[in-house]
Amino acid sequence: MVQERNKGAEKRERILQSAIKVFARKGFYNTRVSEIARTAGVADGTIYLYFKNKDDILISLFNDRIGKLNDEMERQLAALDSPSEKVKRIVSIQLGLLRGHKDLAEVITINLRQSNRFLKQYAAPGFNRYLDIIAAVIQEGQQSGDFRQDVSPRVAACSLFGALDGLSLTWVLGTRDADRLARAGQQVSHIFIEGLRAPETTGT
Amino acid sequence: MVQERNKGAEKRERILQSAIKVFARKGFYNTRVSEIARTAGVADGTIYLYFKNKDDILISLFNDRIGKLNDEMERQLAALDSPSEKVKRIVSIQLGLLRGHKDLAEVITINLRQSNRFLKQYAAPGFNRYLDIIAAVIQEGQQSGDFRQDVSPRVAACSLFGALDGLSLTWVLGTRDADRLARAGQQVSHIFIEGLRAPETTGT
DNA sequence: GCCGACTGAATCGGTGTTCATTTACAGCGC
DNA sequence: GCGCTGTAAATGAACACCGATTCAGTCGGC
Repeated sequence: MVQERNKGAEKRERILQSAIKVFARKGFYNTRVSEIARTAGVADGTIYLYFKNKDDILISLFNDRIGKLNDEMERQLAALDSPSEKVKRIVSIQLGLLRGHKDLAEVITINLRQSNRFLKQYAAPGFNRYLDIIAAVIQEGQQSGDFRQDVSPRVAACSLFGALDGLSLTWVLGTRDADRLARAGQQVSHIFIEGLRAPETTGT
Repeated sequence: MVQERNKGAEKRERILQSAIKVFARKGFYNTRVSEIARTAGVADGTIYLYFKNKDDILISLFNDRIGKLNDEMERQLAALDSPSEKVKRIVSIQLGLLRGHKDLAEVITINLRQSNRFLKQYAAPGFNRYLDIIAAVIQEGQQSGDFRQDVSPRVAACSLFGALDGLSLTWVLGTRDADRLARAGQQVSHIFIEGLRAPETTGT
């Protein structure tokens, strides 16, 4: 019974893993269900015991993984104090995805944007939570006096996310040199931390 | 003869316009060629007199429009002197796309990323030129002493592009309030200009 | 009446999904 | 142990649909 449930979960996971791998290489619409099945070592029909349809694979994939990423992000940020350190950590986690989970990062960076409707309907909640986590860090920095107040935390969050996404995109399309990516991360952290820093209240 | 060529170009343009409109609403893969044809007021077959196939529509679309955007960007930047002003202009042009060419901006922001292969093969040249233009501005700022030297112009360019892309994405998915977008633009300019500013060489 | 542009219904290949059948296996009586 | 059996999981060939593309025919200007 319990073992069966485990086995079921394990198979579902194997299908998701395979989907990530194939989507990353071919893109969602150029991937056939039969190829995911083959990669996962199951029959075509088996996919439909675990997912409602092909769309559901992408949606489950995203929700599952972005949820874990958000949890991990919150956990790590909670252990840090300074807003600047937190910004650095956000940068390293988002770019770190490309190291540790290259295929997943590619799917999120490239293939997730399929259509307006898809994004709005399915990806928005997880994406918004991600942005909220970043925005909370910015706001915290503003309250502590580290960051300037005349920037909307939400705008800063979208920008930071976007900047990292842009770097990921060009990295995926280009050299894929890990060191280079790490250096880029430091520079982006720098730009944002300096760009957000509250002006020194000299005199008056 | 000439008129025919004009008429031909005009029809091609009408098809592109229609494609932009429909792609923006439904996404590339959920758009059927017959719908582009209907929107353009031509027969299905006519599309194939002007484009090799459906992919070719998206590719032509992107190359044509990104080319014009790059040209316009270069033209406007050439008329400005200070690197900070140039950064502000880059921001306002990229976000301005959403005002003036909402559908096009949506297609570029959301639907262009279809697959790794597609991006690498067809979109990369135009995209790289865009990044090069931004990177040149950063580099110029570094040479004039306005911007710090320890940030790679390319990294800064990817980040700035990405930040604006991220804002566009959330704006498209969310409120779509023009004023809010304009304010966001000012804030991003601010973050990047301050974040890139060379430290004052106090003393020593 | 010739030529090129245009039309749009028919074609045809491809693929997501289904479902009749098979397999795996746990429980059970002997 | 050992067959028996009921059930759930898995299979994969067949189906049904769909939409990109084609092309034989029409149109319109010269």
